[in-house]
Amino acid sequence: MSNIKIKIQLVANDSIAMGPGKADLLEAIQQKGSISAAALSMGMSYKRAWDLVNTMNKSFKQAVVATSVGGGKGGGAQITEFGLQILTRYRAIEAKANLTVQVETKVLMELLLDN
Amino acid sequence: MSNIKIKIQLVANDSIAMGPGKADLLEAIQQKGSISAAALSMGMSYKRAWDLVNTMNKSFKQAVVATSVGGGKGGGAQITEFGLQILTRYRAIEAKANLTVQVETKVLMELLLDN
DNA sequence: GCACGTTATATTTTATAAAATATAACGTGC
DNA sequence: GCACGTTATATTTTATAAAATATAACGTGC
Repeated sequence: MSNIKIKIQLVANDSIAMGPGKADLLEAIQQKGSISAAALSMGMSYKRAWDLVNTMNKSFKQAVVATSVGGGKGGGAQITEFGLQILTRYRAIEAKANLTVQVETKVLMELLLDN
Repeated sequence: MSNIKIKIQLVANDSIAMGPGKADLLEAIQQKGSISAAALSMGMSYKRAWDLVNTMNKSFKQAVVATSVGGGKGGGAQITEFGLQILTRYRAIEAKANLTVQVETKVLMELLLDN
């Protein structure tokens, strides 16, 4: 099998508080320094990226991304200390869960065609 | 927090081979004895349920649901021995992963507003 | 041989998500 | 004070997913 993996979504009140998409976006923002550059690098529209950031900023107790408008470089965005904690914790959960059920998952995926 | 949980999806080749939706459907079919009754009980259209069953039957090495057309009761569907294995294995993966990261997930979810 | 409830399938309609487009406001550097 | 690249936001268009509707075929029981 070429590409098997587990997707772990943390759900609160029927909406996904954190998942691989938001985590990847946070990492891209961290790396690129702006929402627009992050969106571009992920092949995502700026609006969608901004909406995701906005949702996260509103749903957590503190902002996960800090933005600035104007200035020499037009503005930008960076992950906050708090956001980095969220990201780190999520990645840890992801990795731990993945490792724990790695064997069982492989066995199950073996029952798929092709691969 | 009212309702926090983890959603675990098993992904192969960028499509979800098994997840909570399909697992719930398999259980409903097992309980109801037909795709249509299962769909109805889940508030899902028959077509969608049938498509999901069809996708599973085609993607796994053996059928997970056996269907029959006609007869005294018009026909029906039941989960196969193979399908029950898939379901059982998935539920086990789900439970094990959940248990493993239970504490970490709770800590992370604590950082959400409201709850 | 007709009625029944179901599977299997196609087609059309509706709802939802995402992309595309547009624009104002911002603040620093020149 | 103008240019720049960005955030923030609204609106329109497009794509995608799901529901709704329709229909044929099936096989047993009556």
